[in-house]
Amino acid sequence: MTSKKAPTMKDVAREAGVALGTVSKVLNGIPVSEKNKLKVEEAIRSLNYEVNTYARGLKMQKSNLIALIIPNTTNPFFAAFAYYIEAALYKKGLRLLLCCADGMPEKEIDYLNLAANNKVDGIIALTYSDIGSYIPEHLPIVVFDRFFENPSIPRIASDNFAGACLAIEKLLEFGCRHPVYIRFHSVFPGESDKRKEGYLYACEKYGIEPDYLDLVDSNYEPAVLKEFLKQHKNPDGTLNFDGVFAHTDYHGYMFKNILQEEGYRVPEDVQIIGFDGINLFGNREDGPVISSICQPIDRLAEQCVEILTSQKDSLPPSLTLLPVKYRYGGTTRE
Amino acid sequence: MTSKKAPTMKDVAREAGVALGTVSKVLNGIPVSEKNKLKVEEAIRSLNYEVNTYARGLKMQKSNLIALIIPNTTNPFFAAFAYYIEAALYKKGLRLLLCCADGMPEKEIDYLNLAANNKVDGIIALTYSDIGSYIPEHLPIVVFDRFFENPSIPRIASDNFAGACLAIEKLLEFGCRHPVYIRFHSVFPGESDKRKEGYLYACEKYGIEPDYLDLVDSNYEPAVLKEFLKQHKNPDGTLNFDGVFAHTDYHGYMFKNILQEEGYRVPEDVQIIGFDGINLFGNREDGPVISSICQPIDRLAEQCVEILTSQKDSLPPSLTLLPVKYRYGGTTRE
DNA sequence: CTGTTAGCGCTTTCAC
DNA sequence: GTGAAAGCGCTAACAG
Repeated sequence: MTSKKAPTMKDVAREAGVALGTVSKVLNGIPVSEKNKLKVEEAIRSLNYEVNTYARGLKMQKSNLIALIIPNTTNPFFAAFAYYIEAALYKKGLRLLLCCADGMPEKEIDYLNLAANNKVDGIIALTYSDIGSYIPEHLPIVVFDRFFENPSIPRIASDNFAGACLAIEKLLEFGCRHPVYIRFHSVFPGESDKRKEGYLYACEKYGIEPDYLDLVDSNYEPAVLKEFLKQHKNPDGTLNFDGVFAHTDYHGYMFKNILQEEGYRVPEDVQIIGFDGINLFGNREDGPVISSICQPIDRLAEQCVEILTSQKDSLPPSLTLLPVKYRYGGTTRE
Repeated sequence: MTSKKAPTMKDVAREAGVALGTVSKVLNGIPVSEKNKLKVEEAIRSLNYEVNTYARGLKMQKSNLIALIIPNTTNPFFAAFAYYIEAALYKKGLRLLLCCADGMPEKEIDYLNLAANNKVDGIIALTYSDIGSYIPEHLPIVVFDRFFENPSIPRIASDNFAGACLAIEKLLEFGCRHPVYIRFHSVFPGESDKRKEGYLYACEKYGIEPDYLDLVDSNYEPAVLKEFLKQHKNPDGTLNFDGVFAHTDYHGYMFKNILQEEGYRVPEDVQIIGFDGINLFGNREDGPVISSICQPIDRLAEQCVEILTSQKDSLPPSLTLLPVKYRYGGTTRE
């Protein structure tokens, strides 16, 4: 499992003719006479020595490992989040332990325990199960979106409220009169609930009669959307709405397909704005899936890492909201 | 950075009123009197004790960590691969260290060094840079697709040759007469090169004149595809091909959009079969992006883990090819 | 500055 | 069976 006889610091010390501590000092950048430093460096090279991470970890009680708990990497949003988290951690010399917990709270708890026992130095969680009470105290952690009982857990999210308002404003600007809102969500409260609040607020502000679909944990989403469509048809076959603000790009895209199947044109008959900013094939160059309110995933990730690593020094903000942007993606008139 | 005072084995021993070694034996399933075993288990529970990975790693020279090196997680194929790798590792009690190396050989080498430093127990690599010579010897490793100089490195891939033949056979079966092949690829040799070989073989077998686009590392893929299209137009505006076997779903989808922009109908005028089996939003329920030869990503991942973990006991096969399947995805007549 | 030394938490002899 | 004790390779505190 490991090369048979990796050289140790002792070997290096012997080879260089100095003491163990001297080698350690060279390795850790602690001042040492130039002569010895050269000897040690030479010995390190000739023996092809590398520090043993376990020994160092045991001594230092730190692993430079951060656990990221997300449902999966197949969903493009989570995938992008993981990607940027890895990049941000790497920049700080930290490594990423990936945990995909897709509806398996046991697995999340497992990883939480890992953290509690000095195997990882911190946790970044984007999770939709009820693990609040398992979060170890006094452990660096930062949570994306989700709201747990313990209010001292720092949270990061996009400015969902402002994003929802922006979506409605854009729809109105592009000529919509009756934007509806559609949403399928989990039972767990999070910052993204503010998208609905933002929609309602914007409706009131602009004198629109709110009309929305808001279901929890539905398994028949396309069927539900078709039913919604049916109930919003006028006798002449036209629709009594002309804009859709979808809680996610995923559902916006799904609705777009259903609308088109039923013969409605997007964006001519119905304009759609989603939320997230998903790209085709996860590739910015290939453009967005639909018009959308884009979350700044790269900055969210960097901010997570920033807040996580700053926890040793100072108390982090309990909530950080990052601004979102509208981006055209073919489902709006523009 | 770490909880102040995680309980140690010593604490457990004291709590249970037994010796240190006894606790260790219980933990490692070494026979111990039933009475002591119960006492120890009780103490472990009450203290919420967990073994310290670093101490164990130092002693055992293993970490239960496997590094996965992939370009990124944003590409749906890599994302799915990472997802299934994590699942397969987790089943075996192994953890996943994620490295996204997107065109950064230094980063890959960095992770390779980690491995040499006993920080991870093995490596799974899906990489497109030239790191062959940095791969530490005597370290468990398995490589997806790529072919390195060192032939003893076990490789895993889909049966690309058979998949290519299958693609052509399907196109012919669905009425194509002139299937072309399009491909953009990196300079690094890998098993997926067999897709081209399979195409050529099938052409010969079925008496088709081969016609393909095969470019290395192009940055203007859509432009190149448009040019290809232009050169394959008959004077009357029809195309002199009626089927496309695309090296990846990504390029198949790109070509589909270009064809449609130019007024050709898919699949009526041109049928397209890609390779990979990418799903919309990474979600099997939402169906495929285009008709495709699907790689069995879940099984590939499991096989990687299997081969990696079996390396201690026996020499693994140097190449493992898994079978692929055709799946309808809207771009073929069926 | 340098060398010596005491552990970090665990596994594993080794006597009992 | 059990407990005591010797390290695994490293860092940091200490005396020189």
